[in-house]
Amino acid sequence: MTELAFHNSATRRREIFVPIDAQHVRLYVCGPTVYDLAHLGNARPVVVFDVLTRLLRRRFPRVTYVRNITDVDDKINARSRESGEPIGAITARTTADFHRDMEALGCLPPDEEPRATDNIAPMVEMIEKLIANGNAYAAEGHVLFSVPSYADYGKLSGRTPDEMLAGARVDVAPYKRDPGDFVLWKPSDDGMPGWDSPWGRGRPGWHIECSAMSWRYLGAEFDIHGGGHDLIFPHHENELAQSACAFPGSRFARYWLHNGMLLVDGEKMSKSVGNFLTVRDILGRGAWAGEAFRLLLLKTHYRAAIDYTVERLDEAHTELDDFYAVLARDLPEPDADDALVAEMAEWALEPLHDDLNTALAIARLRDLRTLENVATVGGSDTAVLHRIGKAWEPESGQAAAALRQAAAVLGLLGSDPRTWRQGGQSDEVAAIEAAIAARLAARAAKNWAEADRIRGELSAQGIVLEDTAGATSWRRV
RNA sequence: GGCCUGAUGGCAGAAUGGUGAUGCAACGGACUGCAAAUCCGUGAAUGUGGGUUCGAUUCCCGCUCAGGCCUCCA
Repeated sequence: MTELAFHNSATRRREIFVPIDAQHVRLYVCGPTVYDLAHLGNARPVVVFDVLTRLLRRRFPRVTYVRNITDVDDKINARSRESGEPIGAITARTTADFHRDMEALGCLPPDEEPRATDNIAPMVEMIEKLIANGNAYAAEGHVLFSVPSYADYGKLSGRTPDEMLAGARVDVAPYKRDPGDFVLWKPSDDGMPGWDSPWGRGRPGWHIECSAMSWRYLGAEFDIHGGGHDLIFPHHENELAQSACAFPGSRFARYWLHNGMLLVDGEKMSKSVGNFLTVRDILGRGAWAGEAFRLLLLKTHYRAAIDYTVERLDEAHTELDDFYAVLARDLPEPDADDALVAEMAEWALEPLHDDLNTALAIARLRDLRTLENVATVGGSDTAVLHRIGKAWEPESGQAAAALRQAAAVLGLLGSDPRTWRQGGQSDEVAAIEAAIAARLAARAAKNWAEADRIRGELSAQGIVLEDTAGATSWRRV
């Protein structure tokens, strides 16, 4: 089997993927802070690591995918103060919205989705270990991680503490021993969520939750840690420092994978800048929008930046129409163990093994689409076969089956093709089909004027007809 | 200011030390009663200046431009 390789952010190199336990691959991805609807940029890592997980699942006997929910955070507190809505209501509602949106993007739920507030105990336990190991100290109700106590600090993000200070113009809290020290635990006043701890009533810092939850669900050392590129510093650097120091000798995550940013007008989409579009916003464009956005994301390599435009969303929509046109045909269904189907699907997916090259995999999906069109509609496949260097002779239905199988690993083309093309069930269907039958009769009588009149009438309703030998199908535009 | 990425046809976007995929758009042809769908084909690209090499878009250095991080961030 093709070997798997990923670009490891920690080493900045492509590395062959060798899991710690070949029977059980474990990965952790940073999930959302639930204070507001997910925007398009938030969706990218979810889609990217959904594909990664699907790929891993077909290659390894067991995969555990953990993605947290951050439900204790000062942004949540602030939102509650502004709106008056209780914190628990905000986090519950936003979590449900997140689930709904990600499902609409074709993402499967992770195996574990721990909430920070359910994991305060392991956080406290880790902080105690860090204090005991001499890597953290309590001061004025806070507990801080001592950056100078960890010699490798900065290695992940490729910077030295000195460099970071050079450009930083942040006020340093007086209780910090070193300007780079960061908070593990901070005090909460009565109006804020808080938990009793050895250092008084308080709440966790941001980074410790991921360290604690990955430890609890995956162990001190696991295979893959994913997240947005902007999390490398400080979040992942700090996570790594905490975990490596709490569990001396452990490497924490073996492979760090970071997705590139989603831009709009050439600038990172972000809530603080305010240039964001929510997933909900684009889902409102139509039933097709979730999958189209997913395709848009996967057409670009996960590490590259994507500049979002509505034109690109429409382009992805057009492409999906073409794919579904193939799948909507009544095609012979190959046997489940059809060797050519398996070979074609495997060929299409092969690029995923090279650092998740979804763009190339999708290009191969298009080749399978062409092969199916040739096999069923007619034409010549010599050009495409020559280009891809294959001597396949697919029969009607085989390339479509391979297309469906391969696309499933990308989380694409899973909708019912007829529903995709014709919209949900509607009471117009009978009338449309009656009109089509009338037109077929007119055509049989060579009454072209009448046939064209009927077609024009349907066209005015947004119905496009496609004539094939002996039959006419329709779709909405 | 420091550190890091990146720059490929009109747009999007792969790949590669030796004649640069694919998609969208455009144009032409086949098919069709005409269309649509489909197939075939055409035009069109490696930011810039050096270096290494028989050969560089690919490797190295400078420059320009863009983006990211250094502060909450996916």
